[in-house]
Amino acid sequence: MEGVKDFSPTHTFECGQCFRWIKEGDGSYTGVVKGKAANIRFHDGVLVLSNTSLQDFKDLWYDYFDLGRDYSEVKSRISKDGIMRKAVEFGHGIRLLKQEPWEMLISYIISSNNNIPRIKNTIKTLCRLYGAEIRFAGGSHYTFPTVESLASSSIEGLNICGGGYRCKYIAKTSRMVRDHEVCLEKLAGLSTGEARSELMRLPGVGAKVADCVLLYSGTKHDVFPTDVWVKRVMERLYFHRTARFEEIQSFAREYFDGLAGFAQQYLFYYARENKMGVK
DNA sequence: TTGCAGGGGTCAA
DNA sequence: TTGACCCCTGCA
Repeated sequence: MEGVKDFSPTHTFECGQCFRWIKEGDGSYTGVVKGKAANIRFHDGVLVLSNTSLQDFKDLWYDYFDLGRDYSEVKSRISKDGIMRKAVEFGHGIRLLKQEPWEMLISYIISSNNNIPRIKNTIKTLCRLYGAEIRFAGGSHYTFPTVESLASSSIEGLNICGGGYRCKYIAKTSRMVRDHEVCLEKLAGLSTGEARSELMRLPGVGAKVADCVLLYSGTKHDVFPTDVWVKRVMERLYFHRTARFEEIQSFAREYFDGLAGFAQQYLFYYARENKMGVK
């Protein structure tokens, strides 16, 4: 696809919204989405996806990369002050991916009180053990495990993936989703508050994980996932004091007016890459 | 090499 | 509101 603006694979894949895109030696990225493996490279407004038909591009990738959205407008609307202008300029190529809610749910349960290398390893192992193999570009890649495959696996089996105490959350959550106790397909039809409460009924899912699932699946863009990094940077740049989570969330919702999720993503990337969240 | 602190939160008391 | 929690990583 030509004439793509406001896009950088590095910004998009390294800004913290996904764990499974792998950077290749030539700067391109390889990943698996909905059972399709592909390699993506971007140069001078031209987006090249290998291993992809025109039909796949229309049915899958166009939506996945949120290519129908005018990010210039989003960015100008959230650039409300000097801080946000800097953050937006720094991460100018970020696009919020529309990933599968199920994959986001399990991935962000794993992310809690955890570090990034370990999160990535755990997800990778989970996919290798419970996903389906895809041969692509001379290597093995794996789909994200289905609800059924995780729900029917034993705790002992899941423990091998290295998720620690989160494995029991994965087991219980998988079974609840399989049994339609919580229906991920219905989240989009609920209000943001209702969708959040619904997700938080699942074990291992608190406010932060619920917000990540809603935002990174493209279901709701008015949430403001508040982790320690976002909390610290908001305290430092906006509050100039310690602030409570609820305080930060309500400020962000009001201040960014429905686009809080986009603002959070530029801020998080800016803060983390510049080590602004270190204590 | 060995040892230790800490990590993109959640849960239970 | 506070502490425990699996255990992998990174760094003395």
